Amino acid sequence: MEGEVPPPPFPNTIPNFFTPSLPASISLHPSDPSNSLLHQLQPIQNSHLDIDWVSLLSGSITNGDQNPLSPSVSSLTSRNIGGENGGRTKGKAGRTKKAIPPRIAFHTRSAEDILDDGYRWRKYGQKSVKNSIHPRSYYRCTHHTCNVKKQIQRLSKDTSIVVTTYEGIHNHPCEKLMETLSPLLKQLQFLSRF
DNA sequence: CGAATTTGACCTGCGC
DNA sequence: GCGCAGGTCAAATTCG
Repeated sequence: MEGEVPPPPFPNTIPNFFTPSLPASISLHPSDPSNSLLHQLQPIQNSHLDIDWVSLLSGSITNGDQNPLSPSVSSLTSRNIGGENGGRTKGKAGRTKKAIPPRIAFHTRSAEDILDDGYRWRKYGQKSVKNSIHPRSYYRCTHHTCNVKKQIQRLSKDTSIVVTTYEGIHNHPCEKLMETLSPLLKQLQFLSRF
């Protein structure tokens, strides 16, 4: 359906275009070849994150490593998480292996499944996954030129924890951020004339 | 009435 | 090759 989008780079530290509320950059774990999302998330599962969004917004954090407020983050390169061809693309050509887009997963202790990250998302699917009583929800960024997806799932072991997995990088500014900033920018522009 | 969500069908990749 | 699991599509339905 969607055309070939050049895969974004996959550096060790990626800029945080995903959520304006997260640290400026997020350190990634090395790729894990194992398959299951939940399996991959095991290493960070016990970190019991209570994300303090206000603190994150105001603080300047360069790495997710040691900051107690920063969410645990892991890159995911599973065969089955995402996978641009997962759907019913019937094209038989293009069997070449696709580059795996950067994926970030983090745990959030929240009663809400959907965390407001400033972007607008449209749900395009929901699946029950093995070994989990909670279904996994699939969302796509509603911005027409943006190809970013995210998955949301609750941990079966600790239902208060929501696992959010982002895939891809937003190629547009955060709408809510712009909403908030635009009056300020206008004011600045006005003042700068003097 | 348009946008968003729901949900069953379909497709792909991997393990056995 | 087959079956399973995960991911996506798209028609139907719901919502604002």
